[in-house]
Amino acid sequence: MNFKIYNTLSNKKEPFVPLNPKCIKMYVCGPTVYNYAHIGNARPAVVFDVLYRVLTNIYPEVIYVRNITDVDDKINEAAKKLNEPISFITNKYTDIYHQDMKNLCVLSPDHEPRVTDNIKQIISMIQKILDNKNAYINKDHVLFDVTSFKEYGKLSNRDKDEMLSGARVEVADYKKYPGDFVLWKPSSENEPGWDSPWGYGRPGWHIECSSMAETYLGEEIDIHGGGQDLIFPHHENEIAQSCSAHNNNNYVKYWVHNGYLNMEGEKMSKSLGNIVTIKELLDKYDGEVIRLALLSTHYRKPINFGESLLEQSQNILNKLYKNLNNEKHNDDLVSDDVINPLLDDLNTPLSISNLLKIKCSKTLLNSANLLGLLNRTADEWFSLNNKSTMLENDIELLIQERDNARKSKDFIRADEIRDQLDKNNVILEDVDGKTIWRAKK
RNA sequence: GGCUGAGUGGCAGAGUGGUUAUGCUGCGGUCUGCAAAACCGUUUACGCCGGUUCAAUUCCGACCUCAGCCUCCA
Repeated sequence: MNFKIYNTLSNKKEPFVPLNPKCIKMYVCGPTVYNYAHIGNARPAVVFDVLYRVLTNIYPEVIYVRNITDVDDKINEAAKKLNEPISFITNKYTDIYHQDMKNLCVLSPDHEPRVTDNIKQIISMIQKILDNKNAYINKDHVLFDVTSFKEYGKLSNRDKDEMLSGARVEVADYKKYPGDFVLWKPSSENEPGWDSPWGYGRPGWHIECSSMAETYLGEEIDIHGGGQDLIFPHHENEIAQSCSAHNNNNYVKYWVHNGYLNMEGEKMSKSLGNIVTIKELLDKYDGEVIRLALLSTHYRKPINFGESLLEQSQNILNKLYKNLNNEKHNDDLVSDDVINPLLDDLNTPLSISNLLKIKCSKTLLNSANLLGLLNRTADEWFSLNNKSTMLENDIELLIQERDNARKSKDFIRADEIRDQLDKNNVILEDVDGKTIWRAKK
């Protein structure tokens, strides 16, 4: 198999050569659990789920780690606002996130570590960075010394000095160099905190990923993924931390980043009031529809999310589920036209369009599963969903009445019944002298 | 200002140095009591300007426009 993936480190599409072909190691930055996840958070989850499925298809073993960030100042704020313990907030939104992921047909990662379960390891990593003279202590903070790390900026193509000229944030007075970032910071009594060699406190933002990747995957990993906005500073800082702690410059071989999601052409933001949560969308659309919509644009391109994209995705899924009723051959393979585009830097749009060309239902099912689609039977898909208020029995009775009307050429009455059912989201089809119905999707 | 991308037909979205993407929508047709579904047909595509070439949407160069990042946002 010849798998190619775009590497942010080189800004090029590269052939994927694993560190160890027997076991692929992949880490993806997971959610900070302080609120409902929005549709933008769903994109990396779905994209890297496809990557996981593709890798699993090629290699005998893939270890996929996606963390839960449950230590963060945003969580503290949310807890304060609601007057609830922090663990209440983090548990609640972790559960909701899991539910969302399940609905989007995202497979569970092999490990889903939480920061609060990894404080010991984080502390020992910070200690190593200090021992290696890549960090310093000042005013109860442990700070990473950016000037001590020569390769700083290699992922985001930034020059240490030029970066500062554009800086628009006030520099904290405990920093030696403005680009230095926090590894450990002090906590007040009502903030979450742990005892450490540097006093009671909590980890900074970037260290948890470095630490958990090391704990669950080892010092060197094949793939590290996340949203494009994480390239700087988060991933740049991860590199600095891990390489400093390990005395080894080979932390991650392939950095993979997905593009942004816009809502109807506009950036999602609180000020525009156009943030849409996964949960809200799931009330209106099936999870598979949302999943297909997210995969209908190449993962590195910005995606323009909205009603029309979802409608289009709905139509495509209807078509695919319909094709699931085509004749079955003994062909039990995954279509080359579906897998090959995926092997070429996850070209999901091309892969999906080729899905529509598959004639054999068995091949279609196998191929679609690679994308995490067609997880149900056609009957389940087209069966009445809770959008309709009608009972199956009533529908059957009306159909019978319509058939009688048609036989006696009372087409006015027949059409009335059709309209009535249509208003209740039921579509009638007269096929081979029989009348079948299905829910409007 | 620096860095990274992107500009394709009504819309979404692939791809390619010369021959159909695909889907949705619109229009026309076959079918139907009417529909639906299915099938068939169909409408001006490749930001602008140069260059290379027998040939460029595709390669090269400049330009224009847009987006993201430049310290806690996926």
